[in-house]
Amino acid sequence: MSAEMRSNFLRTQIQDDLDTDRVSAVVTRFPPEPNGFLHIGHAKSITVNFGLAEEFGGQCHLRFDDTNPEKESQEFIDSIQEDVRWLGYEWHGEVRYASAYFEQLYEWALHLIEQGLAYVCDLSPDEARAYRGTLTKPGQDSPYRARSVVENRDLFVRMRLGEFNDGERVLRAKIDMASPNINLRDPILYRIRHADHHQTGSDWPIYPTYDFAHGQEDVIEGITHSICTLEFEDHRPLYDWFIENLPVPHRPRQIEFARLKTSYTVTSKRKLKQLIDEAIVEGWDDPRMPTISGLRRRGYPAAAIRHFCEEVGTSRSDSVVDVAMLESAVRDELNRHAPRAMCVMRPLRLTLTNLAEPLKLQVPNHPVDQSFGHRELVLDAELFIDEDDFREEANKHFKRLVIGKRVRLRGGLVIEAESCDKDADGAVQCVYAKCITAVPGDDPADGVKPKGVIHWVSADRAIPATIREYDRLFSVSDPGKAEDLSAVLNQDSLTTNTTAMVEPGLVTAEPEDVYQFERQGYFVADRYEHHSERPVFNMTIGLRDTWSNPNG
RNA sequence: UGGGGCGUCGCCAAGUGGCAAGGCAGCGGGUUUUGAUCCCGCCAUUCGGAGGUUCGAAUCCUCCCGCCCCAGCCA
Repeated sequence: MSAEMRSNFLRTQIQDDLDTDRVSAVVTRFPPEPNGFLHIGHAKSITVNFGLAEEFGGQCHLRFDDTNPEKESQEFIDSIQEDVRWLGYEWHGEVRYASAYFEQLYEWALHLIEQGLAYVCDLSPDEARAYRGTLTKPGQDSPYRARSVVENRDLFVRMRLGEFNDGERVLRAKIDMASPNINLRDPILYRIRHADHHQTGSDWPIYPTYDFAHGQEDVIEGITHSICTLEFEDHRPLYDWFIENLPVPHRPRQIEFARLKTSYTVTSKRKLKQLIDEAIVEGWDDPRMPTISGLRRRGYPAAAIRHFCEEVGTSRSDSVVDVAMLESAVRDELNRHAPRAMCVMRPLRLTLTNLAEPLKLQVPNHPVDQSFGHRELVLDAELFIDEDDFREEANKHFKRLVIGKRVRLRGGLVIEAESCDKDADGAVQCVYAKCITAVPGDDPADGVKPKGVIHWVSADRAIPATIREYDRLFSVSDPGKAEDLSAVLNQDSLTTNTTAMVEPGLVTAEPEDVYQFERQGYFVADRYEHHSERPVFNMTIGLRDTWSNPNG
């Protein structure tokens, strides 16, 4: 592990396991259930598990925890793999499936039955709940708890053969119905589900529960560190019970950490799905969604997401990270890696009254990094600038174009506004200005400096583009707590701009290319809808704006 | 009011008995052909609270307070 990495309890404990020879190599795993799209919270788990394996020279598996076929599908299996790879990770070996271990799990269940440590229970779900007791009251033994090994074995084998209906019986561990830890009150190991499984088809009418399967899956794969979230901490005694009572040669070490939450975000699958179902967003990968595919389509670089996950740290305390921290990581990454370009959002015609010839300009593609090279731009007498960049008059804080005042056209000449035309309503129709300098880069000979720099595009050469400007989906920082999601929605989370004009060079932009439109923000060519004939850019994130007085 | 966790700056988070890192946000200032970037400076005499142990405590002990998780045949 490199020295500049912040220490956290996970690294400390793994290092200790290595130092004390408790393990000789690190094997972790990212074990999603394929029942939805991955989101920013999963990204944290991915960076933790793959990151730890990488740091300690170990390996990380991708394993689908597919023990509940009714909620899972191939679509999610595909999207999850794509998202993990996009984030920059490659799992060790083949993709693994819990379902590939069903036979072994079944054998182990049989073993518990033989040992008198598991029994088939015929209680209905309601009855089972009543027998379970409450948080403060111990449970009662199931009347089926005393079944003989022979009977339990017979019943369980017949469960597998499909002789019983869904929900009719379950296999339970025989532990302690009075345990203060509810997870130990004879937890269910297998339930009957006559459902086709996306991997095993109709092979199984019974499926193991997560609690019975998960730890054993880790055992089978030789996982040394089973890293999971806090809510599984009190399941650990149960997992240990399985390990102690099953003929397994290996004992993974489970370590829990707090899941990542960010402000202004919801990640519960139910709520994400609600946003889709109510057409508040356009799908799992809508650029406003906190899904990996949504962030990707928004233009958030994988590296920024990785850095963010590292920067927020890993601890055991429930916390909500300010989403501004994610945005900061995105800006930091994009500032260094996005080429610059110009885009006029709300075009206002500007005529250069004294420009005789179109002027060829060599404009750097990055203000600092020379390796980005230059591009040629042509400055014509007829331009578009942004409406916001012109005022007939303004105070000295307005560092843009004002009649009688000067600005520099980005990469080009210094101009001075002379006059403007207005319509009957007083709205400015076009602006007339004269060039003060003749050579790009020159300062005015009279020493009167321009007030600022504004972006522009050539009126005849620029190409129209659709720009989608995004804002946060929610108006409150903790939408997850809202009783009604629709009540905390930001109604203006998407603004589609169809008047924008981008510089001609952008016809070569490929889907997912990100640019900084100077003075505005970062924009990504939409992964699916961008075409060179009809550019579509999504606003990734605006430039940081510390201008205190927007009214100049 | 059973069990398991967690409480260090507005938000994250190092620190594990020796004189409170860092990031984000914020606030000043400098540079600048992006009101961006970059650079400099400021930002916890104090670690949920109260006692105690100690030469010395965020770190150890005691009690208290607050928050989170668990009663799916979900994961």
